[in-house]
Amino acid sequence: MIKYQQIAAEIEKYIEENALQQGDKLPVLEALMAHFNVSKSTITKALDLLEKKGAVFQVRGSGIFVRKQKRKGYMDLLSNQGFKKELKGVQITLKVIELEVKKPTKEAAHSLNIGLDDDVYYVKRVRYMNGQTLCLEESYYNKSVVTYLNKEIVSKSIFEYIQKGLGVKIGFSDVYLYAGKLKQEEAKHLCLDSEAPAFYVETIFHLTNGQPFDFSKVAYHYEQSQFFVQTNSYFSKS
Amino acid sequence: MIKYQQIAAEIEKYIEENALQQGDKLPVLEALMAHFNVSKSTITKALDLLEKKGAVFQVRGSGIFVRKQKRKGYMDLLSNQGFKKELKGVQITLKVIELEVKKPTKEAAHSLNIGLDDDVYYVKRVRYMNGQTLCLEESYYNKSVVTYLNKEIVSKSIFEYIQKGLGVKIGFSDVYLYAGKLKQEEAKHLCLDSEAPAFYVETIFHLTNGQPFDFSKVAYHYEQSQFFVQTNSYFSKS
DNA sequence: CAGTGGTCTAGACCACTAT
DNA sequence: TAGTGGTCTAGACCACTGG
Repeated sequence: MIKYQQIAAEIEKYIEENALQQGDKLPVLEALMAHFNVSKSTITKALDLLEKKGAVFQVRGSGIFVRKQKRKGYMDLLSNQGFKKELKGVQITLKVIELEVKKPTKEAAHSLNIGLDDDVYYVKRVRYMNGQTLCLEESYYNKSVVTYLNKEIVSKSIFEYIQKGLGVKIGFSDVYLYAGKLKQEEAKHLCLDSEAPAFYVETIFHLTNGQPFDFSKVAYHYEQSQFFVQTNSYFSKS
Repeated sequence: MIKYQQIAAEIEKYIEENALQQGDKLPVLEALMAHFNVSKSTITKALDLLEKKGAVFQVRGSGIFVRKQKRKGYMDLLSNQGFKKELKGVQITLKVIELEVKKPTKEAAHSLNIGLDDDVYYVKRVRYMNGQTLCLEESYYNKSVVTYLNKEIVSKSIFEYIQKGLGVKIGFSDVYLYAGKLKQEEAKHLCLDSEAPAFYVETIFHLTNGQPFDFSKVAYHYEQSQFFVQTNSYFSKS
């Protein structure tokens, strides 16, 4: 891991270990430069990363402060690469409903930038949170990128396998969100009535080189789904 | 506007005017440095800003490429500061239902970091998109920050007034998302049945110095609400 | 006005991609 | 291995906050 990421990680650890709260002040830049023995830009880069992640905010002329969202039990929409980030003390389990190589739907083909005749891995799974149904997920993986999947892999974290097992490097993703009424088939898997509200999340995952490789559509149980995002103003420093 | 923001804006304009598509290559760093006559880090800073905004992605060893999400008609969750970003050809109008100074609810007080006896401006509005009901919004503004509001201001963009009229500088915000069933009162305003699905967005807006000044809760008509977010991997460059 | 963060430079060197 | 982006430095100077 490179310097500025290392420093960012250490600052985060420092915040965690000292249980700092929103608004608590961190040491000034000069102190951080001295402590880590690096130049100003490196510290700045580390802090920019933390700011992007929503861990701190910087105020010119004043200082560097800890940022923490107020609510517990919400899933971070942006800590992607795998969908569920461990919430403390929450047990996530998986049931695989379907796994097969097939031709993509029109929507999937379009999202993945492939032809209707190209192969995809289709995976359908239900996720449980502490035994409760949490969501139903359908994913389409471009088979020319994700060359192999089996039932065992798919029972665990697909993304971990893709990255570590296949050496695929994940870049960015486009996320689409909306609410709607559950379809009968979905309702069955989520143990809800048809027509019940659902929180839908569709995501197109891309490699670092921009190629889309995974299109997934997730219907969340409306009573279990709470998300948060931390935003920064793009032009706040102007 | 400072240099790197100016450059970012020009590059964005260039992408727009030449109608570049996802994956199209931009000039290499050296060319950009020469063209804008600035140092490498300044160009890099501009590109990092654009990357954060989801307008480009950079690939080491390869180049700088345009990034564009595929779907039209979705609202960007993160282009905040005012909620509705103009979607092309879409007319957004407003109806003010309530505007008064009062004491905050417990939830609002907690979100705004104030006491139950402090004053807030409470604003309740319905938004229409092309005449269709879009959402019902309730906002609580810390009165010691947003010192004055009236019916006329509230009929237009409150955020524009806050920034330009009051000189308040907006920093970051925490956004909470979930789906649920509409309450009767909400359903009435949205012209939907009670129990219909709703997409809820609650946001705590902060000043640049970290002080929360606006807590707002918005219920979106589920047939009109489609959002997107573009994410970047925090550690993709490692 | 002292303290603190932000911008910008010029240049050395590193790491990844594509051919 | 040539081409291209990423990291890091040392230092000058700028801009905002808060007493």
